[in-house]
Amino acid sequence: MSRHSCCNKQQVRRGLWSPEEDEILINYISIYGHGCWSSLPWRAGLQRCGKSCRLRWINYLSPDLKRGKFSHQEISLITQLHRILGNRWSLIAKQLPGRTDNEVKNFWNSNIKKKLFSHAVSDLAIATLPDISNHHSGVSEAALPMIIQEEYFQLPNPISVLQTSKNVGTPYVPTWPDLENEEHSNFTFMDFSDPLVMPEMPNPMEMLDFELSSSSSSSSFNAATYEVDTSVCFPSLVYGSYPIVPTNQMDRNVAAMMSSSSSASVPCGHLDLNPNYLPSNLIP
DNA sequence: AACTGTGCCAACCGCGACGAG
DNA sequence: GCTCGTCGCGGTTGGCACAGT
Repeated sequence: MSRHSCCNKQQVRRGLWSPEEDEILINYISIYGHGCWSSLPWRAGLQRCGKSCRLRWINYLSPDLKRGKFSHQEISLITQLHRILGNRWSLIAKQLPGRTDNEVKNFWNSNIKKKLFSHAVSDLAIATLPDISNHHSGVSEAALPMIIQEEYFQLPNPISVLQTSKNVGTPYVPTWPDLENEEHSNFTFMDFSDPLVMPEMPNPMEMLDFELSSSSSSSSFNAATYEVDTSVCFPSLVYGSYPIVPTNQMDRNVAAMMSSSSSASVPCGHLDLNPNYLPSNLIP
């Protein structure tokens, strides 16, 4: 394997950058710009290859970079974009001002991926979703992405749950095989066939109305249940915008009002209407 | 205190794309 | 159409820091 051509021409330093080298690079670029990267080391007086200079500037020294921890919004966006774009880190990073592809990639590999997998694996053993136990036993970590993609899981549609709850007059918790009963023939499941189309969610005001009119206080219609369950199969949706994305039937103002409400009559389950919300077990 | 395992992240590597000649 | 130089991307590695034993 030969080195990159620009690294063959001269004796170049490798490894971590010293503060002195950083200073030289910063000073040079701030005055002259980077221009042609391959000739920059020679022009600036650095014993590095141009590629190394470029990487150091882009990933660490550029004043446009935002250092520090990823915010919940950023995590949400990364997870959602990764679901759509895969490992195209540069495309994902372009949507995150001040973040680099390397940073996003590192963060994904060391935080999100691990948490999603461990979360998914541990939850599979105790999952209460209708189809899981019928289809899977001894699921390996390596098999999970395939499982996720192949839609083995059937997630109750929250709209269906709300409607059923209204029909029976109390908050309805979908269970299996109860759903096989004819009385639930209209019960529908969430459709994830198109990753670009977010699942339809109930109107938040409708949910609130039912909440307030329900006589039950112990087992309310709890949208948070869906977040937790959904995270098993479609992790990005937990971080993603599906609970809050204003669709045709969801008004942003209503959602914002509900998410910021401190009223005791609004159950904690409605936290999923807050775009900043992450389940505590998934917060890095 | 010494050793080992693990996580994190900066940096490197190989490769493909692209433009100039 | 080809070669060469350059750039940018994604995968991988190396080494540091820290926790656990």
